[in-house]
Amino acid sequence: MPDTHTPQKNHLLAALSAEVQERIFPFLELAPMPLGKVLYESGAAEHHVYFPTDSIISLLYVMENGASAETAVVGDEGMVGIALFMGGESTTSRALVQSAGFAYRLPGKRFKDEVSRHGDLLFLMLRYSQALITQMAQTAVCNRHHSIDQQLCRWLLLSLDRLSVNQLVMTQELIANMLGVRREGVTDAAGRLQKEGVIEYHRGRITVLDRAKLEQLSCECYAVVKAETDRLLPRVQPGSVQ
Amino acid sequence: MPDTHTPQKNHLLAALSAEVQERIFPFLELAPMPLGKVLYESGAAEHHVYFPTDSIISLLYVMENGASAETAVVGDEGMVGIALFMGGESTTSRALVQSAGFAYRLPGKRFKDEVSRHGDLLFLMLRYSQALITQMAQTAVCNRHHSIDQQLCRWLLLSLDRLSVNQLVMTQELIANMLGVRREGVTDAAGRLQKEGVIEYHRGRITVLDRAKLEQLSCECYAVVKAETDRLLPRVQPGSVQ
DNA sequence: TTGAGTCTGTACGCTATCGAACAGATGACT
DNA sequence: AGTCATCTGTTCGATAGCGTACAGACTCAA
Repeated sequence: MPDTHTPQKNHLLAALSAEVQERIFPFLELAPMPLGKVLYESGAAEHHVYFPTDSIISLLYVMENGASAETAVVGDEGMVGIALFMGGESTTSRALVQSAGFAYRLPGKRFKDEVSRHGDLLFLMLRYSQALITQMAQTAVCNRHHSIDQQLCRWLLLSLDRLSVNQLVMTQELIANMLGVRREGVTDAAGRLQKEGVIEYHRGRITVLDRAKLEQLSCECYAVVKAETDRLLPRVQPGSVQ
Repeated sequence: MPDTHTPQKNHLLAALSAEVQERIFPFLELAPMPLGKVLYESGAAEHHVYFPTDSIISLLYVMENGASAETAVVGDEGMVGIALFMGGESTTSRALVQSAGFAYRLPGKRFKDEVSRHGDLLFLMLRYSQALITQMAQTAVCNRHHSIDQQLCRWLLLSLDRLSVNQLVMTQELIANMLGVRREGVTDAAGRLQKEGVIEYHRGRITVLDRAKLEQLSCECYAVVKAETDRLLPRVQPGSVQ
């Protein structure tokens, strides 16, 4: 229901000053984000930037043999397409819709123009970029040191934070692709969580029943990323960049 | 031998326009980088930025239990301290000297002033940041999918690219800390490489004998990071930002 | 209602890596 | 020359995750 969408649902857009909002908002286009849609392909020039509202976008790297691993996830707290203002125009990642919903998109050229015109906008983008960097670094650490069980908890929490409901539409196969593990590994881990009463799994629908337990079972990586994101991008009064 | 050091040995400093060089270089201080020195600690404010010449700096995350994993490595192609212009002032990583040498350092405040004054400088920093992001993302992928053998090859190549000689001063214990694996795992992998005649290991000194073979045995991750870094930061005529 | 397709659960052997313990080799220092 | 700390090599059992295979359960559409 696009009617209920407003640009302010995206935290970055909401944080912009009235002046920047006035210049940018007229060019925003509300775009549906169906599950599985590919926004960017590795190495391809990015023509738009995307500000998710209720959708979740995965940044993942696809190896030569087709296996993949998620390096970061983007929801209403962020944006997809930082390569545009970073100057690289493309990245080695694929951006994939992980949870269906909507996002506002803006032509890349206009975005770049506005970034170079407004210091505020640039500084906000930079802080967000740092939060994204933290997430990638932590993903690397997590991939090295933590069990699938812990990583599943982390991943569920990251997704949950970007949704307004406690239910995810997501098959175990897809989660496995994100985490870069086998589907069976996810089945095992999810089975254990279900037995503990933390989640309820039902054919592509996960309902989180006990978020506190989930945080407790997760590795430290979730908390580190959350704390750093909150530090770098505190929720501000809509319409100001604080 | 600091006499032979010039700021231009760092590629980023070399790429700056004459104007920016004139403003910045007087404030650069050549600082020794002894093995094991900690430049930044996780969460602590960063007071200087560092431009390595012949030293190599590891960015690594240290977990609550003390185990660690490297997320990126910085040499003469880059700088340490991007959080300063990103606006976060600190990061969740520790910056540690991985290979002794020198670096030019600049007070953080001055760096920030110059970045805000010169668009060129900012754009260069942004492109470098994107290269760093690529490296972190690829580290995450590599940690998930590749064997210790492959990762050791990748790591040796990344180090080699940042040194002017084909010898690294580095114990297996330290490499293990960087890769986030056991020391014995590194011993095994290095033993195999030695048997193949690719490297020669001798009490904290690794000599690379056959770089081509090393590249062949490495996973794709090294090539991906190298290609993207070269794309984002092509070697330019010293003194221009192209 | 029935069948096809999709999703989840389970089993099995295999391998890489871990954790712990220890032995030998080397180089630095006295 | 002898001592000691450090570095490297090796072993052993334990285990997490992989690859493969397949069965049952659910959904949707014909």
